[in-house]
Amino acid sequence: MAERITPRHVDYSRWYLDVIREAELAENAPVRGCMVIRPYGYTLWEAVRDGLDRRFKATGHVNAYFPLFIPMSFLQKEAEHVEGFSPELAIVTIGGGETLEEPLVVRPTSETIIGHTYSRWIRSYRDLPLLINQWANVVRWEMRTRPFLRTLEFLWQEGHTAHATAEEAIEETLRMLDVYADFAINDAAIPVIKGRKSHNEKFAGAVDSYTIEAMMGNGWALQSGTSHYLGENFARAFDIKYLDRDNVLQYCHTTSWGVSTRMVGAIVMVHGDDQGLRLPPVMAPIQAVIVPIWRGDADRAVVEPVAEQVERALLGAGIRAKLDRRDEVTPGFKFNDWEMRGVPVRVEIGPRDVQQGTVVLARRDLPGKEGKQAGISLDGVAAAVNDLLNEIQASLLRQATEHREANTTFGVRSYSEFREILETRGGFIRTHWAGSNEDEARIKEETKATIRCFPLDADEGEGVCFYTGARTRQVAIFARAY
RNA sequence: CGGGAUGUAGCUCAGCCUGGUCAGAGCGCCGCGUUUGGGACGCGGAGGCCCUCGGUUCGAAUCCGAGCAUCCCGACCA
Repeated sequence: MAERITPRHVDYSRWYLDVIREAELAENAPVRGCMVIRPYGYTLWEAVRDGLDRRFKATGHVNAYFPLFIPMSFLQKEAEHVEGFSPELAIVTIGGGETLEEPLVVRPTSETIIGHTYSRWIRSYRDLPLLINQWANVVRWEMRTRPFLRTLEFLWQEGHTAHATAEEAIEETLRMLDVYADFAINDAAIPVIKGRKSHNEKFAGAVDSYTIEAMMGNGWALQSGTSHYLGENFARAFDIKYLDRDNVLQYCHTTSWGVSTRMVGAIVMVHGDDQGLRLPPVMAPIQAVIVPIWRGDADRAVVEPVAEQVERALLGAGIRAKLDRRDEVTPGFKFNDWEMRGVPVRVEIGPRDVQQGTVVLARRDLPGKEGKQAGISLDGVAAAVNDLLNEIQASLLRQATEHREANTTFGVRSYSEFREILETRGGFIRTHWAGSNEDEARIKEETKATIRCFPLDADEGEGVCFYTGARTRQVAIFARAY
C-alpha cells in the first residue's frame, strides 16, 4: 500500500494538500487559484454556514443579497479601501461584446455597494439599527493560493450593519466577534483568541478590526474570522445619514464582519492527524459510520440485518449515521477510509458481536486501537454513540487547546530571544509590546512574524516591551500566519 | 511580478542525454472467480492528438524555437 498522506512532520503543507485531496474536500480547478468544492467539503461548509446563520438570526440579523458587480467608481470613494483592494481586483471591461462605459469590479467585499444601498434606505433614527447579512462569493486576485485558506474566489458571509452611535456600532462589532468565537469553540472545537488587529493588519477602511485567531497544527496562526468597526468612514463616503430625535442630520456608524470557506481549512489544520481528517461531531457530515463484517453469505445473513437495525437506531436518535454497504472493499479498507474522512465514531459489527448482542465502537479522536471499545450492548448503542460523540467534541477542543498552550511562549525579554523562539519552537509569542507601526513592519520583514492581535483578555498588567524597552500594558500575540 | 522546476493513461511517474519495436509501469477503473475482524488476491480487459504551434529530419514523446499552463520558493492577502 502506498502512503497517500504525507506525515505532518515531514511536510506540513503537503500533508494539508494530501488530506484535502484524499478526503475529497476539494480539487484544483482549471483556473489557477480556483477550486472545485466537492460534496464532502461542501457539506462541511454547509455546517459552518448553518451554525453561523442560526446565530446571526438569533442576534437579530436578516439575510439579503447584493450584486456581484460593483461600479469601479464605488471602490474609489473610500481612499484607504481602494488602496487596500485595488491590487487584487478582477475587473470586467467588456459586456455583451461592447466595451463598458464604466468598468465593473467583481466584488472583493461589499461595503461599497451595500453602503450605496444603505444611503437610500436609511432616513431616520427609526430605521436603525439596520442588521443585514449576505451569503456570497467574492473574488480577490491573490498571488499565492492554497485550497480553502486562500483562493481567488471564495464563499463567505459578510454582515453589514448601520447604527446611530459609535457605542452601538462598537457593541455590535464585539457582539459578532463573540458569535464567531462561540461558533468556533462550540461547533468547530477550535479554541480561538479574540483580539484587536494592529494598525498594519486591520481591514482597509476600518477604524478598528477585531479577529478570532486560531493556531494550526504546525504552530502557525490563521485569522479565522473578522469583525470591523468602520466608524463613519463608509457613511461619509456613501452618504449614509439619518435624522436623529432632535431633527439633526447625523452620519451612521457602520460595521462589517465575515467568515469564509477558510474556516473549513482551519478545521482540517487544527484537528487533522497523519491518518487524515478528524471532524468535530457537531459539524461532521457523517457522525457515525457502521462497518459490517462477514465471511461468506451465511455470516452476511446474520450480520446485515443487525447492521441495518443499528443504522435505524442511530438515525432514530438523531445521529447522522451511515451504513457502509460496499462489498468491493474489505473492512480494513473501510476503517482506514472513514478515518481519513474524519468520521468521529465507527461502529463495527461482525458475527462475533451479533452472537454476543454487542458492537465495537471506535473513536476517531484517539489514535489507532486505543480508541476501540468492544462489548457495547446492542440495546444501548444509540445512547453509547451519543455519549461518545459528546465526549469527542470536548476532547478535540481540549486537545487543540493543549496544543496551543504548549506552543505559546508567554513573555520574551529581548528581540534576539524573540527571533530565537520563532526559529526554533515557533508557535505563538504572547508578550508586551509598545512598538510603532514601523517597528512591527520591520519585524515582519525580518522574521515573517506578524502581530496576530492584541488579545482582549489580556490580564498581564504592565510590563516591558521586548523591542523598545518601554513599559506598557499592551500585550500582543506574534506568529507566522497563513 | 522576480527565482527554480514541470507538462506522456483517471492519478503518480519512467522513457528524452544518445531520434527508428517507445506507447510503458504502478495505482485506480471494468468483467469473472476466490476473499472480507486494520488498506485482499488471481486471471482477463478498457483507457493516450506524449501541452500547443512552428522548425530540423527519410523519420520527432525524444533535437531546436515560440507560446500556453501548472507547481514550488519569494514580495501581497479572509
